[in-house]
Amino acid sequence: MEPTPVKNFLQSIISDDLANGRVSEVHTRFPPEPNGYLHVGHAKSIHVNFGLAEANGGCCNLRFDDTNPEKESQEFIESIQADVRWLGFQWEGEVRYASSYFQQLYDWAVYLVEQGKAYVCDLNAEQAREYRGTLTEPGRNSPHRERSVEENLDLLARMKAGEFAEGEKVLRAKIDMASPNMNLRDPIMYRIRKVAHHQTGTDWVIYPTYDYAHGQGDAIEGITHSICTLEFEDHRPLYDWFVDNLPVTSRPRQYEFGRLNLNYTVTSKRKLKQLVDDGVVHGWDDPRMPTIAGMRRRGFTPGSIRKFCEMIGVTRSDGVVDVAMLEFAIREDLNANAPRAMAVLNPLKVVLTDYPEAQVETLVAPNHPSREELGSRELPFTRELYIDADDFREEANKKYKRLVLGKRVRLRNAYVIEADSVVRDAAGEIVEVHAHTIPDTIGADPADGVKPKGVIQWVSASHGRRAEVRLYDRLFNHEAPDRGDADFLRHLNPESLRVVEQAWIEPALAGALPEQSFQFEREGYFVADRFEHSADQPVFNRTIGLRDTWNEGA
RNA sequence: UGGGGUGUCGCCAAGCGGCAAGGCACCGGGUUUUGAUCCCGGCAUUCGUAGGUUCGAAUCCUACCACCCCAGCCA
Repeated sequence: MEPTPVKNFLQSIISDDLANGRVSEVHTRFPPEPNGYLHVGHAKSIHVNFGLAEANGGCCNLRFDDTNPEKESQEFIESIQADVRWLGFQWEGEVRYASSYFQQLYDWAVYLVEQGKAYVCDLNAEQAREYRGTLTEPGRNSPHRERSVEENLDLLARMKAGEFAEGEKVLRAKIDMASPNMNLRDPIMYRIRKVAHHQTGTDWVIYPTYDYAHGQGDAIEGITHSICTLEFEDHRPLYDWFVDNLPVTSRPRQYEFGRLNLNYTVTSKRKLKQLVDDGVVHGWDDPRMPTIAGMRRRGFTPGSIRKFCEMIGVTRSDGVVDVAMLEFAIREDLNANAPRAMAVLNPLKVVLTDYPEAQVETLVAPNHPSREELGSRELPFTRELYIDADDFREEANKKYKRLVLGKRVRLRNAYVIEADSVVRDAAGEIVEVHAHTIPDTIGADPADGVKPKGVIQWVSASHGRRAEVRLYDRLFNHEAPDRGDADFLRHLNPESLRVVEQAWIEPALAGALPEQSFQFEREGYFVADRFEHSADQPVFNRTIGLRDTWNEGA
């Protein structure tokens, strides 16, 4: 795995820090809260944190920022680890938990109280809001701000002991209620929550806030560069305040970068959860979800996601990346690596009237047009086969390069055929095309010099296999589905999933393993479903269609 | 109207006083048993706007404008 050669502003900072001795090694961390599945935005953060560590010979921790037990669960802890590993990253040592530091954090809180820098406040949530002031008006000091150290110590101990009800008291840092930075108006360090924690059980009834826990967690782990997204920029003075006022043994620095926004996509955990809870999709790993698990099931590869992250770069400006870039990254990967195969999604029977009924020729087709080392597979050729209904017309203009009555077409990896007549059902619909083969056209052009105009895929009617094929498309048909406050669900693409129950696939495809990717020639890239595919009942998901520059009509 | 940020091609993004990289998308042309891939070519006299400094500015200064974030006992 080659280190990222890309240079961004974070790398510049790190290079400087290394050069001037501020740090002797690089230690980053990826700190998700286990309250949902990781999505493509997290992939960027993972790529930044692990990538920077890797590129500078350092390491990166995986730390669960589990300070709010109400929203978190073990399910998410497991899925997150699986996703990070799948992306190909390895964290330093064991998985870390902010909750492992609860005792240390508490001791430090006592320390701040002793220093007169923290106090217990009895204001309820509503009162606290009033005292906090507004963006343009300063706040007012809490009436409890000047409690004695002894009283604060006693109250804090009793908070910890469970003597007070939720919301009755909080521990606040004593900073500046008039600060223009709202985060510095005596921010809350501890709140009472009488709920069990997924890691610490019922050991605690008070839980530290993100602001109080994060920087200290970084310091405990020896994190040198604590990288987060732009919205935390205003928190940096607070981050620094805690680290500077506590006897921590290392001094981490926080840096912020712009979070990833993708058009035609929502990446807010709340909205993703809603899609799952409302049953709009079939779970966090639905192939239409921008979650890592969903993308994996859709057929994205770790390499394509990493490539995408490299393409978009890391800056402090917040833009909206075109989802076409993501699509490019996966096409590029799959074009280079996915074996080719043939499948017919909308079958139309073709009978080769000159081809003996009992005859079966075993043709050999290369698995990749330019990578011989990917081998080849056998392709049974028979009198009856299926082609895609879109690949036949009774008549067409010169631009149409497929099968036309009275004209020729190349069957991919097989013969050139010529269409002679059609068979219709009672309703007048074409149900069969009768054609004949042009002799000696395997690997050769017709001897009479009349070359076919195009090439189409096919599957033997007698030797082909049936498969379910799920055609996925973007979940939203609006560029910015969550812009504004209106319900983002109204922008759902009604055709984000189309299931083809009975597609025909060439026999070799039945041996596909779950998560194996293929290019179904002329159709797109497909992956055998991670959970529901089997040799008996093959299921393929369309990852992404082939680039299509054909303008019919033009 | 407080504080913190960001503004370079439709999108992402280099550039850090010497005369606008690259990628995506798009548009031409060539090769091709995938209308794919691949290959070649095109695509910002201009860097949010207006002034100023300078021989010279996207890069420095000033003012203005636009957009994003902050008033959770969420992260």
